[in-house]
Amino acid sequence: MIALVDCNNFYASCERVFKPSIKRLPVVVLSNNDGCVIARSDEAKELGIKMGAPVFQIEKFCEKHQVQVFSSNYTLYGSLSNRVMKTLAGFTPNIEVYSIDEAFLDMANFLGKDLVAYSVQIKKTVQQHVGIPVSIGVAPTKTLAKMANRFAKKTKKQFGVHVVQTAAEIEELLTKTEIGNVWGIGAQHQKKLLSYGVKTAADFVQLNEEWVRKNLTVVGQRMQHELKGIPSIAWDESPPPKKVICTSRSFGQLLTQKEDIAQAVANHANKCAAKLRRQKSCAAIVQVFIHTNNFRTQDKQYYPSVNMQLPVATNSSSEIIGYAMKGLDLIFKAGYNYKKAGVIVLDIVPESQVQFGLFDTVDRAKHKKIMEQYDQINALYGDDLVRFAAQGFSKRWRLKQERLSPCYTTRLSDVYVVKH
DNA sequence: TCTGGGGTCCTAGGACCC
DNA sequence: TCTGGGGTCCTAGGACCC
Repeated sequence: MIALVDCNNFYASCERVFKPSIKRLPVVVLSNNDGCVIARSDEAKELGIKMGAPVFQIEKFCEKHQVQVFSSNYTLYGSLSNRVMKTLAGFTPNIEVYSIDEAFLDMANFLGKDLVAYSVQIKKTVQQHVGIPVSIGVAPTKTLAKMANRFAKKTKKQFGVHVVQTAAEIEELLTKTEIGNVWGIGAQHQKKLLSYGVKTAADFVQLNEEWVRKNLTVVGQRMQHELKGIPSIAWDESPPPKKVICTSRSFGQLLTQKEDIAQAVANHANKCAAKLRRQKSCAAIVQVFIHTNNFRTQDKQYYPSVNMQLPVATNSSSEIIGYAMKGLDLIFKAGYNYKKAGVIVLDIVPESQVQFGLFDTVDRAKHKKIMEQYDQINALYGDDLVRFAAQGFSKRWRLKQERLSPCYTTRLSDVYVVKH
């Protein structure tokens, strides 16, 4: 049996942990640049605020209904996520952290136990230790556990815990789950399946396997097995190193000057290099892209990108920034209103397996030492203390974050002081 | 004025090889 | 009329996830 533990309205719940005064008020969290809604508390959902709603459309409405609006604070969410995962890890030796707010727990060791009672205990412990409410679904496969979790959230029976074990319980879950709510069925597949009269997960299970394979590829076939109770999705306790790493942002305002965009690209390139070093990998291709804003139909549009092939794979910030700058030179054209820039590093290999070049002119040992020092200093004093010249100091490309909450758990000056 | 960001997996189709 | 047949590798694009 597998449990899926999912934090309820995670970002919104995080904002509440250190601000109990908003416990019963509607809360929403915005995307980068305060663009649109990406998380809502139950109260905000009940008010009818939609996921992805653009801020400018709901601003007045929020004011009227006392909706508490926050810019996203990923430092805070990441820190609270770590605490939740640590707490969960105390319950089972086998845990797969699936995303910032979800984890699969292997319950094989607890089959003799009352799984409902055990799940309730997990839920209560997380609430007590971290202050984040979670829902728990337990079932024989990951896909069924996902569905059970949805059920737990929706019905609110048994403190947000739902266990599905017997054939009859599975059948009930399948019948009550609409096809579009099955994990792995998105809008496109939903539309297609509905046109064939497949309305629920139970209908989907009945479909001919060959047909599923032809129309939904092997991914669909795997889903069908999972729904039948046959585990078909691998268990990944330590996530494999990433094959592609991307850092991109929309600018806080439209930009036309190459110098401003170059600073943004340099910062993104630096972030990519740091992510590579964290997973002990190097990349051999640096891709740079810039975008105009396609919502502005009155503007000329331009979406160029370029791949820079490196002679030797690297994770040195200065090298990756250098190639990214050259890439930007190749694609930048004056006369456009740019909205976004990004850097992607690909062709990633483990640090230990880098193929060295015969005519390599870079002092790699030196680069490595510099980057180690750099990472250490920035880990101690914050990400921006030591900087590369190309990163610059322009504020123009920076995110709009007008409603940012404090970093209660990670920045010393933001930690609460308890008076006594 | 204003619409997120970062990933994965799979397949089709082109280039190229013998 | 009719134009080999199999491979492999790579890339772009679609679909999905949170």
